[in-house]
Amino acid sequence: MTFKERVLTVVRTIPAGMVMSYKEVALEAGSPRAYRAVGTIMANNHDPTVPCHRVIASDGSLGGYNRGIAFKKKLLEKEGVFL
DNA sequence: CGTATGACGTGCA
DNA sequence: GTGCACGCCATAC
Repeated sequence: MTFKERVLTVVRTIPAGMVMSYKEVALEAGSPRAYRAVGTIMANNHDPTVPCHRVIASDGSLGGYNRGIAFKKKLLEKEGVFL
């Protein structure tokens, strides 16, 4: 089990309507200081089985999204996430 | 093994 | 409140 596998697993545990920051995901993954690596992993491994759109920046910013930040924002709104 | 990259985070002007 | 610079960890080459 590599770090990115743990990160993907953690993101999969995020329920609909809930969002976690990259730092929170890294924390749950076991490396609180690896939020940078989390972003790198997501950017290169956006698995469709992982609701990566529920992962946002710690300051509330949407961060980014491979398929387009607009699509990510739309998904969050549909799930009931406060923007 | 060393360098470069990346959807970040925090501090300071 | 906004913008810039530095630090951070894991992965790829």
